[in-house]
Amino acid sequence: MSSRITLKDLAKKLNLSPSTISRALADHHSIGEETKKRVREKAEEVGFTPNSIAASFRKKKTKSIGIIVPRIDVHFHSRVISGIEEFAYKTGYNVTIFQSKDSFVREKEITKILQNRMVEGIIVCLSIETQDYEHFKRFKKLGMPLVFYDRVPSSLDANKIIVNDFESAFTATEHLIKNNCKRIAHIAGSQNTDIFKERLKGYTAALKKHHLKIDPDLILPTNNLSYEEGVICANKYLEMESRPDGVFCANDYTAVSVIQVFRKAGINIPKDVAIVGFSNYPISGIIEPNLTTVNDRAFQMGEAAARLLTRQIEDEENYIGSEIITLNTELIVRESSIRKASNK
Amino acid sequence: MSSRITLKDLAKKLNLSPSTISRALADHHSIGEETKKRVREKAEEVGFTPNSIAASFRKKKTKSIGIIVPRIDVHFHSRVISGIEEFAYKTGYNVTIFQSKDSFVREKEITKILQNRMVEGIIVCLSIETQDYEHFKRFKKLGMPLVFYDRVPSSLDANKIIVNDFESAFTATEHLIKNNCKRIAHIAGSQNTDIFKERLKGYTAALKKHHLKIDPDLILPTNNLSYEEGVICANKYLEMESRPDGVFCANDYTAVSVIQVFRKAGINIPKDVAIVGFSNYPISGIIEPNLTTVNDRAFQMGEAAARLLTRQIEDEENYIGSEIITLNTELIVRESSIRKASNK
DNA sequence: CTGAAAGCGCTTACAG
DNA sequence: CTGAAAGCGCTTACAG
Repeated sequence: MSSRITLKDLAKKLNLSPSTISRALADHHSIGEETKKRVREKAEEVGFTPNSIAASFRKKKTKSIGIIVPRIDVHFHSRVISGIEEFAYKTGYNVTIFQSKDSFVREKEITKILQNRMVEGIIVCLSIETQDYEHFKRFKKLGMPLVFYDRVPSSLDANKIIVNDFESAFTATEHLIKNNCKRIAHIAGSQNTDIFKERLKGYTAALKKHHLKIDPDLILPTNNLSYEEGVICANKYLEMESRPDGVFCANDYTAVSVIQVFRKAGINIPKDVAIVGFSNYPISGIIEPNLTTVNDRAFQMGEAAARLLTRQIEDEENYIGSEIITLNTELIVRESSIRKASNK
Repeated sequence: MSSRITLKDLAKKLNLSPSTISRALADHHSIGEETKKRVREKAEEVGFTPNSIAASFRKKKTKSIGIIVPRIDVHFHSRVISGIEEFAYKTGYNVTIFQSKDSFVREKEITKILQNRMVEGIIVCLSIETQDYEHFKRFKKLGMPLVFYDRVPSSLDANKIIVNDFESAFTATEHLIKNNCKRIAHIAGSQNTDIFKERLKGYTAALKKHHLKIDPDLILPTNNLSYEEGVICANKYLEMESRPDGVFCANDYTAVSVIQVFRKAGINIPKDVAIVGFSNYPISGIIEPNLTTVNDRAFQMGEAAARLLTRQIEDEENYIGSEIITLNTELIVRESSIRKASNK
């Protein structure tokens, strides 16, 4: 019952050597077609399934990759994971997942577990607490391929998959300008994180290009861009003497808060104030008015990460690179930003 | 570089036998404290990390469990996975994920891969297409523990984690009745799936209990409870001569559609029509009015599945059970269903 | 086209 | 408290 049939057992039953069985099942060219057929049929008949752990051990290849994400149930990450799984599945890799829960300590614990050669490579989105990258440098020394995505280590030479945050923010802001906004506010993410710094920079650059005044009062930083923080920001804007006529939000949750708070205050979106978000969360297509937002290409990010990782795993020279892949986003224009009274 | 230090190498450096090293690192009671200390320090110094594949192979235990879900990026599943990962992490298991993409063929392919003893047990939510369970019966024969959750095989004796859908739907419907609804509609899920059958039954039973007429016209079935299908249902209700004054929706997406379509038609929620959803998706707390819904306990479901699975894996007698665990939900009452003119 | 033999890196029953 | 030895189930270089 619990002791299952082995390749050797199968060999005995067929009066062949284990070598031949192994080769036949691997469809090796040196084995005759009839033999292969006999072996396959017998294997099916007796219900033989190879012990992949033994094979992994012998070949020193587990065909499996690890993922460390802050939280699986954050929609962005689950989409990235889906992209990774899809690519991995097609190329014969398994995917083992760990969540750091945004804890630096737990992230380090996980990297310790992953040093044991269970996986051949790792894809990581850093925990929000992580400022020190020693635990990842060890992988480099060990020759373990590593790819970061989204929240990447700024000071570490490594493979990184990111989105062109600067350009995306620039385009989003310019879109508001083209829709006749003159006083454009920005709800920003944590300025400890590169991607949110870039979004802020893109916003500023667009204003500069179009000779609009940059008003520091209109730039409100948040810790984690939560819905609740969005509500607070929106109320601050409401209380201002000179309110903004456009808001570029660094994610969709805060954009939704702004829409709701403003509407409740009798402000028409987009007529009085135009809103643009970032991420293309499902809610952006449901909220009324529908939210103009930046498609963050999460699934493609996962695919790109998996592609880069497996390429490095399979690279003959065992070369551990530090490639940076920047994905282009697209602005999805919906109702929340279209102002009929457009200039030009 | 790529050939890493082994336990044997470490033994040589310390003039000890591999057996002793192995025991020392496993904190075996028969090894002296000084020896343990020496071994641990040397291991740290030379950067030895055990080859866990070799250990897995030797011990015939991989300490890893597999998950097959329709799609990782469906919020319900990502929350279940999060619960599984959390429990597994605490108990020293790894989690390997596969998505069936709701394809029967792909689900079968995945079960083939998982027969190779990579994982010690499997947690499954069936693909929507799956009607035949042969591929899972094989695991039973092989003595591989299996736990189903949410979409479970009705005709198969197996471990199952479900939610008390009947009672949840009953409570939700009764809540509408208590809020003075007399004509309560139901947007139902696919009647090929047990959980949606149960929700429909719970709805019907509540109406019966309170002597309300069951009007088949008010029960609208859908294929996958999508937002779009919800819009279609909502419009059908609008066109009726005698509109419903309450709607119990089998999930939150359709509930949100109804809210939006009705409001656009000038119907006040909850005054004219009260709405209840199912699942407690994030959007239920954001949509206006906030949606009353059933908390589906996804995270707890994942934890329960992982707990049951690991118990079976570690069960001495290798007993493969068929336990059914039913989790209780709770009704989260928000604005969308509170009618001031409530009868007692 | 097929086989004998070695060995991947651990763990553990057995012996002392 | 420590060690020698066997072996987990495969794969593959070598030989024929």
